[in-house]
Amino acid sequence: MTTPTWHQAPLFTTLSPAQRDRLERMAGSRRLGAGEMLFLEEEPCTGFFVLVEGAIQLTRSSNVPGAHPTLAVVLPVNSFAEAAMFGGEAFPATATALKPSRVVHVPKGPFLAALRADPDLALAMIHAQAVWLRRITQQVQELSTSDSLERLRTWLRAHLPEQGALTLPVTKKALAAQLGMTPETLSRGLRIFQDQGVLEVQGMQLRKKGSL
Amino acid sequence: MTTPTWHQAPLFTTLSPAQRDRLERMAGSRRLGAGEMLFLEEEPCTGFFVLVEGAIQLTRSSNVPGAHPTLAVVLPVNSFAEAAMFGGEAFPATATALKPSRVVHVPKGPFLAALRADPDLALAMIHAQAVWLRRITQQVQELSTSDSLERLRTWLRAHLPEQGALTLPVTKKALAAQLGMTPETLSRGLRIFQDQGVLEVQGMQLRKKGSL
DNA sequence: GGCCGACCTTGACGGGGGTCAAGGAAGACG
DNA sequence: CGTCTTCCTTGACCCCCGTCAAGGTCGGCC
Repeated sequence: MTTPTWHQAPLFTTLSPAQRDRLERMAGSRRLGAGEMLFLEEEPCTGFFVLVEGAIQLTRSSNVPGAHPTLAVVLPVNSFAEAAMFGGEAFPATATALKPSRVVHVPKGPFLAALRADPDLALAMIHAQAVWLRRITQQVQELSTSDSLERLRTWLRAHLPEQGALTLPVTKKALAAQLGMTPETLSRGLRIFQDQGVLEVQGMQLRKKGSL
Repeated sequence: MTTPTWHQAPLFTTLSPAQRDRLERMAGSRRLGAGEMLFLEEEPCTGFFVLVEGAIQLTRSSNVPGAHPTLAVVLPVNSFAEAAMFGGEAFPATATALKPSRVVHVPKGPFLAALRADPDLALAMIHAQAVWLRRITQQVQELSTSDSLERLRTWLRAHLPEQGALTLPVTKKALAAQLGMTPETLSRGLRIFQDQGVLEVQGMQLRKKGSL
């Protein structure tokens, strides 16, 4: 297994080696233990991050005590909180490590300067934001039209390989949160698909057995 | 009442007169009747738009027949579909005029060229996307945690003036869609607030009468 | 090994809100 | 003026899914 480098993040794929070196010099690295928080909602935004290893959950607090809607689960190698640097001074969400993780931190100031100087970087940035916008937009659609079983079906279709098994990158609890449902409802949904004979579940291993 | 110009859109506020002239020359204008569609989901993206007058509803179709989750209602003077130009080739949503409207169309090709040439415009673009991202993110939060009455309360708090009445810019049907509920549920919610004596409703006129 | 804590599963229950249906109310237009 | 359409309101019904509770399983750790 090769160790991935943060350059492979979609945000940077269009950059030249020289541009990457420039970013490399301004970036720092950090390790997180499981459950550790990288940043909190409302905290001043110091820059953005690239996840190299592990898994990060982005959540928002709410007026309902105990409720933490999950915006997304970030997997390697992806950047996150890029948009936070422009929407305002503070992070709009809380980032929690779901497992031991390693992130690269790109500080705000130097990066903004690089953006001004480099149209290609700015375009890459715009593109990355558009991808996020699509993801979140998709989530709004699914939350407001599909029921929980339909959302689960959509997720499975998108993630299950045609043959072979998928090992869940996160716990079912976290997956449930990502899909906007409780662990109980996820469990019931998986059982329904198993009873229909289209899915096989063994712990964290999911295997497709039929059309959908 | 003065006629607004499309330059007043948040996307353009940071631009110099020269930059605005450049955009002016590439843009075209168009009028829409009530119910008319500006563009359809999956249609190739020809550029983005600025709403000068009227109201535009952005919806997504879904696998559930008849269900059209509303992403947002755009009011003057705002731009929309900017992000569509980068996320892919096609529009990610359908735009429908809720009333007679006037829009300015900025074609994709020339605008992308302008972006490359002008770092300030690129930064303004990034900022505009970040604003959208925040709005949609907020919507995910509210859809997944608050119940319908709470979402209505939040909306009222954000839009009702401290004194005087608010005239709804769109029908209650459209407002309900925007809040992720049915017209029936919206109606019941408004009745509850009236019975509590904190709100006065006369047709499209809403008036605050107490602390929320 | 044995204990303890997460995570997962399954059952029972209740409520929020979507759906269906039946009128008002308010223009649009002949 | 009547008619039609669209929007809004209110009532009745019921289903999805969140909540609570009770195990079951699988670790980590002494």
